[in-house]
Amino acid sequence: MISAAKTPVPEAPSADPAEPTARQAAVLDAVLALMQEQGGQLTMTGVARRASCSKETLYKWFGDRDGLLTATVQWQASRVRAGRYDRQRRDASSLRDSLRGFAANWLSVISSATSIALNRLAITHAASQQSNLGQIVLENGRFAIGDRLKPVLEEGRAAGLLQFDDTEAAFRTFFGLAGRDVQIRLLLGDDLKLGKSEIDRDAAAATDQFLTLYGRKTPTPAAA
Amino acid sequence: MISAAKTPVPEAPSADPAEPTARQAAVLDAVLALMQEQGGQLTMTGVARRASCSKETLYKWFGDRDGLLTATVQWQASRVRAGRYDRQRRDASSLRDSLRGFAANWLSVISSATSIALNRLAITHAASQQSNLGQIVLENGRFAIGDRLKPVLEEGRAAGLLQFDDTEAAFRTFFGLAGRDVQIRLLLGDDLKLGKSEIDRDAAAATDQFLTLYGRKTPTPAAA
DNA sequence: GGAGAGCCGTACCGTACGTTACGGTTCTCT
DNA sequence: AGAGAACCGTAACGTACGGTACGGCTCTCC
Repeated sequence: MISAAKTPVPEAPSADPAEPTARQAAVLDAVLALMQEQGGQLTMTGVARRASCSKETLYKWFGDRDGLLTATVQWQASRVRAGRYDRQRRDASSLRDSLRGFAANWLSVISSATSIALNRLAITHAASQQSNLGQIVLENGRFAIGDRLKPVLEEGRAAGLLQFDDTEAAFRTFFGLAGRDVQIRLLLGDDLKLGKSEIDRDAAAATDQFLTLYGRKTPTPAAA
Repeated sequence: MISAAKTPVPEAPSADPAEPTARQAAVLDAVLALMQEQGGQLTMTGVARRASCSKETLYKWFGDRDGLLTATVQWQASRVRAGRYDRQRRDASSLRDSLRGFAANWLSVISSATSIALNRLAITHAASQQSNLGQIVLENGRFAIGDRLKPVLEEGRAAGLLQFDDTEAAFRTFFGLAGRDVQIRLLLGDDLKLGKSEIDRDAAAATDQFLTLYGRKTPTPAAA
């Protein structure tokens, strides 16, 4: 969506729409900030004022309001994609640490003001069945974490630490144990306080529960 | 919100705002229908046309747009509150049945078009920090089911079938195991098919997992 | 240093929609 | 039957906001 390009100008140091220029990134950050502060009433005029740019520029860069919103969601997504768990030792305690890390990270994300604002926006748009913001958010939230966690689960299984048939089902169980009612409550405006200590505690609890359900009692075939 | 009552007329066969007249209920049903069909673009004119009433009447009865929406949410809530699990025998299989029933019921609710539309609406409003639709939906969804399920859990504990310290925590685990990623995916527009057979299967699986985590190995103290 | 492009600030336009007003019709009560 | 209230259908009003146009400033490049 970035760069509608009426004029054939070499204005794009970044060909990829997913990589806005520094100035464009500043605009998108302004959008994110406004979304968190003002909630739903996000107007083009407000964005222009906050970002100290003209509406004309907004429309030239992002096409229309929906383009701006889409770019903002992708911009935030590109940021979150950063953390990546590399292959670790295949033992019980490192698996447990990985799972705890995933759960804690997920809880941090969904309880952040940015995520709440973004999800609310995407849900509002999904209701109007305009644009595909919902899919984008899903892709970079729920499905992205699935894609990152599933290999960990399968490694755990390969190492004899976990036991399951359906990786997807196992992941969804973990997702449920970690998230529980947190996201829906926050989206609906419940002021659930979730500090770092609570997150760590809950992540550990969810991990323990998951391991109880899917952990193999005999990690190594020592029984034979 | 129902009945703004400029004129001192005995127009209310129902004094309680939670109990609209038949005609008012028809209007609220029209709102629900429109919400599901048209998504977010719910206009007062559209409601009036659909309900075959005048906008003037809408404003007289519900005050303003927000009042109409609030009344609609409460109207739907009053409907869902119907099902109620009465005390059952305190044995393992009836407990299991109760839990399965709760999980299946909850999955049915959150995957219904009505619930999705209502939650989207409430989330949109929560974003605008106007009104308290979010709280109302939470009260009649997440918290209502909690209030109904917790006694069951505590009975199960009293009967020696379950083991936990914190009822709230146990409930939240059950909630997470049952719901997993279903609600957020549906709210974001993912077209997750959830038929009766899947619901029953998933409810049973969630119940089994919950019992694995919280069930007591020795239901009756037969070991002594 | 002059031409041109990019951009800021602001005024402007059109539309959608919440809200109000009003004439005409039906129902109720006496 | 007649008065009055409730209500329907529709027109009208005001505003908020998405989108566009334009004047002026600055920076770059020749």
